[in-house]
Amino acid sequence: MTSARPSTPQPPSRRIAEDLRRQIESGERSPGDKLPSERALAEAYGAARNTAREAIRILAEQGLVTAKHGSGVFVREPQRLFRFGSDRYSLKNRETGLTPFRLEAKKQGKVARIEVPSIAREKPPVDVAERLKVPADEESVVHRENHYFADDEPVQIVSTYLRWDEAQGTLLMQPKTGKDGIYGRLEELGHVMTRVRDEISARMPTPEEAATLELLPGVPVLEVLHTSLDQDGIPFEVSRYVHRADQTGLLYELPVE
Amino acid sequence: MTSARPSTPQPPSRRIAEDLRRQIESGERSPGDKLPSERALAEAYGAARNTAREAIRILAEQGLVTAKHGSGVFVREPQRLFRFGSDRYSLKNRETGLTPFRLEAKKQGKVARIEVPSIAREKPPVDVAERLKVPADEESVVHRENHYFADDEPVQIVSTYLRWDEAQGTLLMQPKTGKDGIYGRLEELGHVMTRVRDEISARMPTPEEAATLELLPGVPVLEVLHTSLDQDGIPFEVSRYVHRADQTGLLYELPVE
DNA sequence: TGCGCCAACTGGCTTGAGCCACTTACTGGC
DNA sequence: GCCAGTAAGTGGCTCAAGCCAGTTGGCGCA
Repeated sequence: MTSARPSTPQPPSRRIAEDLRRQIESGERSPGDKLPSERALAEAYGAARNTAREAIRILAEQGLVTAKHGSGVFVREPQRLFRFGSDRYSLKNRETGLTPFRLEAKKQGKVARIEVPSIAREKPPVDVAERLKVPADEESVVHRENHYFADDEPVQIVSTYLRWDEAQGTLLMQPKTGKDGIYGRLEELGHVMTRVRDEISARMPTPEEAATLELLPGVPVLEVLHTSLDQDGIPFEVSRYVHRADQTGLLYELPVE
Repeated sequence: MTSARPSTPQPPSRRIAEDLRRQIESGERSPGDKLPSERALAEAYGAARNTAREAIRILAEQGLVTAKHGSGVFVREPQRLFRFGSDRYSLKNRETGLTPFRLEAKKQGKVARIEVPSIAREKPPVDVAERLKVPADEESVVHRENHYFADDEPVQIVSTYLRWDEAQGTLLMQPKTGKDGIYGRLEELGHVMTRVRDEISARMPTPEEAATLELLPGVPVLEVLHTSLDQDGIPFEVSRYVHRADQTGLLYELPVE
């Protein structure tokens, strides 16, 4: 793809970045290793400190290194992925009495914690309104926001939207929703989850998301817009999952139809 | 989430970036609009050009703007997502005679083009070897690399791995694999696709991927590690899809088991 | 009219200097 | 033996200046 001879001479900052990248990928520098300081790098390459700094910025953007203020720049540890599977909706998980998140946390020997910062009646975002088939210009939904932590590290932000007319006055408006969680209550309302639709995309986080998830520069987020359909094909719940991509993966296992 | 009063005074570069971000999100600056030049921004905020430049870098990293050398900095257009569905493996799509990619391209009125840069016997990467259940230290697989384009814009890179002992001497070693593609040939070898496992993650692209996909800074990639299982639960094909996340989404629709 | 050149403007990248905030390790006093 | 204070080293961020390279549009020549 690139030309036979590297005809275009790379600018110094990129050359330094590529040197370091090669060293990291070849294992010459291992995860956790400290890189030379910006000042040392600059001197070694006969460049200005800003140029060395720019090289490190490039690597950080690629997710290869992390700078720790006052301490140094370190090769990033490969993260064990927390997997969220298509079976998170599975009925058989009900039997464990654990929510899918707690189950996955337990599998990895971590302590799960879930915060519910807000539950409120709201106007839905347009993409949610479309999928839940409610008007976008009225306060037609209940919005439940949840933050999930594993060993006190934030892992995902989940916004769940339910029809206001159904949720009104029920446990769905409370932080504790009772046995089997919201899906238990929704079943009592006549909605048995039969099919799900997950729309997946990836993007860079907003500043708010970066703060909430304590994301380092160069870490994207995975966004899943989830729709639950009941036995009649009626959408009764829409959720937006925002996962940190450095610690999270998704797993879908499905039959070919 | 943030403190009541913004006690920590943001550095100038961030302040400029946040100003611009707010203007973009409020619609004050629309997609396609040109931002003030670095020099103009610097003067307007009483800062050095480098500082204005840093602000723009921050926005670019968030995927909000794109710089065009010699021309200006522009608010990025929201991209229509090219959706790859779980039905890409579906048998019913066979009837159209089109591959899933060509089908999706046609839906969006774009011209699909597929390149096959290489087909070679290789040692598999460890993650592929694990899933295909072949040794990682031998040349046990055939690696087919494909590049997909829509209207000549690169959209995804796909690496397909097949067992060498099965593919050897068949059409699977050729660029043109005949009717119904590789899955047609694999069926003749006794593998009917019955279940699929897709492992999804997101990350920043490597420099090579950024070059091949013509990615702008601040655009992550979606990686799908796909495994096909046959009627006996035997994995017979593993593919790694690398999608550009600014134009691509994934759609999984599945029954709850 | 049409085309080619060129000036002005844009971002890309570097330099070298300086100040600040945070971390770490050592050192001296209690 | 402990602990507080400090000095040295680190990244975070800015400044002011300069050169380069790509783009654009207008001006003037043929």
